[in-house]
Amino acid sequence: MSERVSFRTIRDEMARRIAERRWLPGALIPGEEALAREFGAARATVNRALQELARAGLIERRRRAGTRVARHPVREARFVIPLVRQEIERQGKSYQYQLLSRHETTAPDIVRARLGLDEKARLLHVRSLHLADRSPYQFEDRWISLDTVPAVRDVDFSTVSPNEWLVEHEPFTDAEFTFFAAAASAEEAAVLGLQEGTPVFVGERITRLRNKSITLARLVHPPSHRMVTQL
Amino acid sequence: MSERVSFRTIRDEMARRIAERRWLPGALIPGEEALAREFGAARATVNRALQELARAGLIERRRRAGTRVARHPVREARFVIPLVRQEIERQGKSYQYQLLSRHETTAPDIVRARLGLDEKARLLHVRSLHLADRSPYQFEDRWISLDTVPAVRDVDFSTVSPNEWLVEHEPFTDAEFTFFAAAASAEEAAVLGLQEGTPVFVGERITRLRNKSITLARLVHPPSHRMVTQL
DNA sequence: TTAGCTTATATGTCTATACAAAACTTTCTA
DNA sequence: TAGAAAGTTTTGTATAGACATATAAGCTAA
Repeated sequence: MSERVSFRTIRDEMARRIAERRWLPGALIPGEEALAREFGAARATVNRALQELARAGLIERRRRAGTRVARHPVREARFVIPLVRQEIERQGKSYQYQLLSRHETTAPDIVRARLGLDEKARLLHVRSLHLADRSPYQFEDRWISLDTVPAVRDVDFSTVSPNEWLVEHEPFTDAEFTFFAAAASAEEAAVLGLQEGTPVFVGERITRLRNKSITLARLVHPPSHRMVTQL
Repeated sequence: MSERVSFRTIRDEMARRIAERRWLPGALIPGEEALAREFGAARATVNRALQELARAGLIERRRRAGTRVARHPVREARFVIPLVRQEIERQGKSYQYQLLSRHETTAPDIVRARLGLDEKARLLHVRSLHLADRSPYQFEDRWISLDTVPAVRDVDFSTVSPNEWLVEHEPFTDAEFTFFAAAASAEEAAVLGLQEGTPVFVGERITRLRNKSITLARLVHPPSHRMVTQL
């Protein structure tokens, strides 16, 4: 018969109706069956379009109750978390890496608590620096559990950063990211070439493989750093 | 016949194979047809599972070339961006709002540049404060384009924050978020009850309706603020 | 009045099938 | 032999139909 209709077309048309307030916040929109008839598509196609809008937070759907336009669109921002190297290279800058220190020890209480380890746990503490066009870009201060990742004992991290090595060799199932602003410690300031107390942008990352903690990383950026996303 | 298999089951099983390195990074995994046979499901079901894994960044798919395990899983973190009020209330704290100032003016160059407006453009400048349990939580410094949103001329923002009013009344199609660390300006410090120069966590948000700029907001949080996400 | 049960209904998902589109390979042609 | 054309393979998407599941709403009985 006529042209086939893509779920994208339907999705975008419905998004437009919401944006243009033809479908008002909180209002019930037609059921899948009705929309399918209106757009001349199969219900499965309309369903896919609706699911995408729901995932984007524009609508809320409940079985039997139907679909409504979200009152307060709880929109979500998506940030891509690539390797530091890729992040730098995508900005068209050259990437350099420096290992600052590498020690096997037990961890301070704060680290143990965050990783959920007991007192005797052995950890590898690696401090390193990532540079973009020769200027400090990120100071990586990382603790790696030797119980979970014994293989790191044999890695010297002089040429490959822990970041990169772990992504390449150590699978993980869960990760937790925290971002905040802090004042640069004496050490961080020295490494990044800043004054102590300068505001820095800190990303903290914990990764786990099932219940076992793999690593805790504190990633410190100079105040020029920006984390950006669209929509 | 036998039990029907859910795309979730298939998705999770494949994720496990990747996590356990049974499917190695960079390796080609079986085609949809083969997987469908293996899991005893329809190809469409396997396809859905694979698409989710691709969306999560675990695999990369190309027509004709097949599907491979991502070498450097470019994983993405998803942050929920709710209304400040909801954000505070979800922490079990009480929410208060204070309007600090509201002026109709032309905008400073920096603002005009970011919003892409010409020199004569009229803007509403609204400064307000969001509090959690009576202590300053977020300082909102916002510029709203009067050309795009003439209706705000009639809103006094004494009880409803610009944040909330705009979400409720002004649809948008595009938004851009930027997060960074900065030193508190004298004004920001005063409003948030901090020392000038204290590190603050800043979120900048620009929203547009098709090509027209709606608003630019600078949202300043005290250094205790954390932005967290899982996976 | 209320707690529990039933029913109707909208969304959620699976299947089988078909065709579309991208991208790699091979063959043909100038 | 370069380049275009045709073929092949794999993923992408649409469809009709069926059944699954959550849940709002009505009904029943204590």
